[in-house]
Amino acid sequence: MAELSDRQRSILLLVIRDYIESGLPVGSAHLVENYKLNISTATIRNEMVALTELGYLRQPHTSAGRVPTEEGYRFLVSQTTLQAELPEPVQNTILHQFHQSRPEVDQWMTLAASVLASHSQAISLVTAPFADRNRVKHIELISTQGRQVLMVMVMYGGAVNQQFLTIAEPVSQEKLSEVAQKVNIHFRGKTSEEIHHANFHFDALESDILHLIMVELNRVDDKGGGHIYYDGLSNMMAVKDFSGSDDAANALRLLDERTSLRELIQSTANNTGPGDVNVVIGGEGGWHELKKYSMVLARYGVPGYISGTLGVLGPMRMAYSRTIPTVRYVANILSDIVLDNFIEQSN
Amino acid sequence: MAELSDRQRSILLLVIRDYIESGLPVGSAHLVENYKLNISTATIRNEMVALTELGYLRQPHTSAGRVPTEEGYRFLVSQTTLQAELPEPVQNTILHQFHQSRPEVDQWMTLAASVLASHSQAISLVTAPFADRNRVKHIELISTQGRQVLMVMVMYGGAVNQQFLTIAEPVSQEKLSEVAQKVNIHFRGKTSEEIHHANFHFDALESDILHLIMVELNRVDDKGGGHIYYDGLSNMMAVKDFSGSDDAANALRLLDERTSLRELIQSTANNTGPGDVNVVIGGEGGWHELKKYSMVLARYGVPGYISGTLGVLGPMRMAYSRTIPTVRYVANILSDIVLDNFIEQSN
DNA sequence: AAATAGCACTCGGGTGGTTTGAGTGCTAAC
DNA sequence: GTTAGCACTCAAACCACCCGAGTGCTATTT
Repeated sequence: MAELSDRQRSILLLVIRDYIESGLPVGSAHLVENYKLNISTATIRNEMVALTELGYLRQPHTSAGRVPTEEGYRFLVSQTTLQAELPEPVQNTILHQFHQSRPEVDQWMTLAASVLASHSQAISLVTAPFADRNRVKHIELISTQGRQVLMVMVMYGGAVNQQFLTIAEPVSQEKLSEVAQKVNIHFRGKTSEEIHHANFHFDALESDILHLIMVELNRVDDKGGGHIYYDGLSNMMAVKDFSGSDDAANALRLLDERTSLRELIQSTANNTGPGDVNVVIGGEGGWHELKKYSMVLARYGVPGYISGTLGVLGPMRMAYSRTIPTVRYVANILSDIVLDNFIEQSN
Repeated sequence: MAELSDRQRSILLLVIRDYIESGLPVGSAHLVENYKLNISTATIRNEMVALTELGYLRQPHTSAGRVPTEEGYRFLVSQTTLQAELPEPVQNTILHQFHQSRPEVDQWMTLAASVLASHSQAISLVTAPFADRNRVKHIELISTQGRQVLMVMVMYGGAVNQQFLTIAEPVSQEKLSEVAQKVNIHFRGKTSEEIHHANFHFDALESDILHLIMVELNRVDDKGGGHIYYDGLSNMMAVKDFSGSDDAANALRLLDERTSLRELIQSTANNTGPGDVNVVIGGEGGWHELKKYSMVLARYGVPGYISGTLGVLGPMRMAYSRTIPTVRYVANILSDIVLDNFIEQSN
């Protein structure tokens, strides 16, 4: 790919920024008068021809202004916005909101989604933190009523799973505590794998419960990620060229099918280093439904222990310069939260 | 309101049903040929004039067919669909899906939302079951790490709350169990009110924890309802006259603001007897955003103990005859589930 | 009296042609 | 290399027209 002259570079950036703001194709005249350039429209036109040939710009039709291509957006992102920081006042506002929220996963996720949505004017997505490798720390069995037993599993890494088990015969709380005690001694710090290979002697009731625990454990292992929180759906409709027709419908359809959404988030987030923000422009990699969308994704938490993904799904013509720093900043906040709340302190 | 002749009644119903299917204004000629009526178009026109004057029908413009008014839809619902049953095969399919799902609140809610959405072609809403009066059944304190303590509160009615508490000093699991033991003895079966008025002697650590428990209890009391699950967002876009412009945006905005959505659901559900289905047509009662929408709502669970709300939000021109039975049926299933899983058996 | 045939009338929506103007690419002059 | 000038393009807006579905009314039939 050929190099860009300084002038080409700045014209390109101007065009893209202007288009992101206005949503209208940008013409040469519009540029000079709006940004007080001291070069003529003709010169700009010449450069635009070059930029078009290089694949950064595109004309919707012959007698219209220029519009960025996917390549153009990528250039913008790579050049300017990836490392930008959120302005301090904004940081403080956001931080303040988190400090005020109740210390609860559900609250944090909801708030994160809401902050992302409002700052990016797009759809935000936040997955609940998820333990990457599951080791049982503590199991508690609580009799609720009849044959229903509540099992609470605390994992290393701080995740908590609660699950009702239905057992064959009603059992007293004392007996349950006894079983829990025994199970805890044997399984503390083990993964489901290791538990599976172990062979202890249990009586009928115990192995009954044990079986249920195993099923539950396995389930935890493959439910690759918690709830997905989202917010800002209505932002989608505010975008001119989206409000109608199938593009908005595509996005909503994606949200309806949690599984493929999860897959999408997961696969892109996996390519993202910790602290990095990954920008996927125009559904790269076969996500046909997202042709006209971009995603800004980041991971938070402690990779290998407990982590989650968050990000924003919006029109390709998105305010990257605001969105990217916001995503990064919120990711950092959530990372801190995970660190403070779920990770074993070094005693 | 004047009475309708038999013929007027059946013409009205035909018009409304036809409009619901086609979305197009219904003309007199269209009716006769489509439904093989042996009366002439002129007669129908005469009756239509009457129905229009009575407020059941409306003309989008002079030379167009008729379209139902809100009043018309209400008539349809009141006349035919309220007591209808879902066809058996459909019932079985749905039931089967529930039987196959994992016995987990999250799964049930998700499935219910999905079933409702797909059968009604609209947006479905399901709130997690919620205990109407909260009495502590069992409290468990589990040390996770450092100053973080996991509290698990099992309520009468089966709801479970887990919450991390941060305490002043690290404490051993034994000590925690001791405290939990003591707390359990005193508070079993009590509401937060009753606990508040009690006065026992506690040491520093205990009252520290106690305070946190109280805060948590109060929070549970006023968080009027659990998570709201929804599904079928993309259905909204499939409706012709909605896909564009502000109507769809309004609905999405409502979904973004969980609080007002919750309020809306709550207030309408409160007017609904158990086993009943409440149909709100055209945002009655000041819900301006819902002018063009209808909601079909029902409650499930055991009123006074543990219950939730579920329903469908869709265009006023909605397939009520399919939606209403579906909502009722799913509500019944969820009621059974609540009964089976959360309600104290009569031993 | 109720139902119907007949008919004039209305008006939204589709069709096709014209105009407008923003924006271009090119060429020639600076 | 830059710019002024200019012919050219083409989507969108505008307009006039027509078409036909559907109406309400009236006169006629049952």
